[in-house]
Amino acid sequence: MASQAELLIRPHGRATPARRRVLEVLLGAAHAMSHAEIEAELETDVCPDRVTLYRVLDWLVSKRLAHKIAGDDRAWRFNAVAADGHGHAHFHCTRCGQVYCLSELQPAFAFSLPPGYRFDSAELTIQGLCPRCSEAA
Amino acid sequence: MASQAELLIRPHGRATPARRRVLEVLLGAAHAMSHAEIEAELETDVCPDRVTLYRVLDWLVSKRLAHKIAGDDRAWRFNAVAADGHGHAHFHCTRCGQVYCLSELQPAFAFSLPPGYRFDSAELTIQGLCPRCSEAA
DNA sequence: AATCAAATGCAACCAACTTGCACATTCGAG
DNA sequence: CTCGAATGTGCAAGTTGGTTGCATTTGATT
Repeated sequence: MASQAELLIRPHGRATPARRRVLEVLLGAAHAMSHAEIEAELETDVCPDRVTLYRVLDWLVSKRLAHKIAGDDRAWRFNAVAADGHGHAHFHCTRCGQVYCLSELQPAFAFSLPPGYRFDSAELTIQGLCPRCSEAA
Repeated sequence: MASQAELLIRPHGRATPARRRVLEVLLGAAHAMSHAEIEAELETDVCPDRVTLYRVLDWLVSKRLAHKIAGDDRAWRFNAVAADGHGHAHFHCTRCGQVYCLSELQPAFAFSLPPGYRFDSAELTIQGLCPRCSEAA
């Protein structure tokens, strides 16, 4: 019985324990996770090494299974990519610093690039207060 | 005769040589500049110290005179803020890593946040190839 | 010109991330 | 099943970008 993570990984390369667990954690996360958060979530026996985690995450990103977003604390946050990848918006809470993935939100952009620029993808980041901080404020 | 930089700075605080020169450099830049690029642009007598530059940049950002954007090399890039600040789009070249400011581009977003989220501002980042890299590709 | 809050310069520090290399694992071929 | 080459992993040490604490200097108000 192969996990969802394994099914996602196999077409791209080896399904190692580290990759499986990391992707499982990301798939189950409600928000984008920092390296440290992911590390804390992992069992000690899987991936006892920070470096491996960095490499696993980079690999997932390179295979488009995860997204890498820059927070304002100069550390990366990661989240599993559900399906397509286009038009996917992020919400950054300016109070707690957390980044939430608004996968339901399919913003309608309308713009045209200046001549010479070649379009690949676009990402919308919305700043504000998350529900929890909005409550507390 | 006060420079444009000085006029922008004075309402917020002291117009020191470091602040003046840094803002001048940013105002004259065609794209978002990294700390190192700015440092290289400065005369050696103004701001001989990395730390001061960091502080000047943070100060400019805190006064909304500059923008701070995260590149994919975990270093910040800065650019002078022209006027308003809302709806201002960035173009990130995936080949050379440069970030260009598309100030003319006023994208029309249409979205509604899930309940509980409080909106403050939004930023659109477009990925692709810049004119120079597009040419070379 | 005197004053003092605000800014600077220095030196040390820190955390996030990378690199190089030896060792272990995966998984497909036989 | 088992063997082996390609692929990952683990460790130690290094690099980079950014920060902190504190003594000294400086801008602009009086």
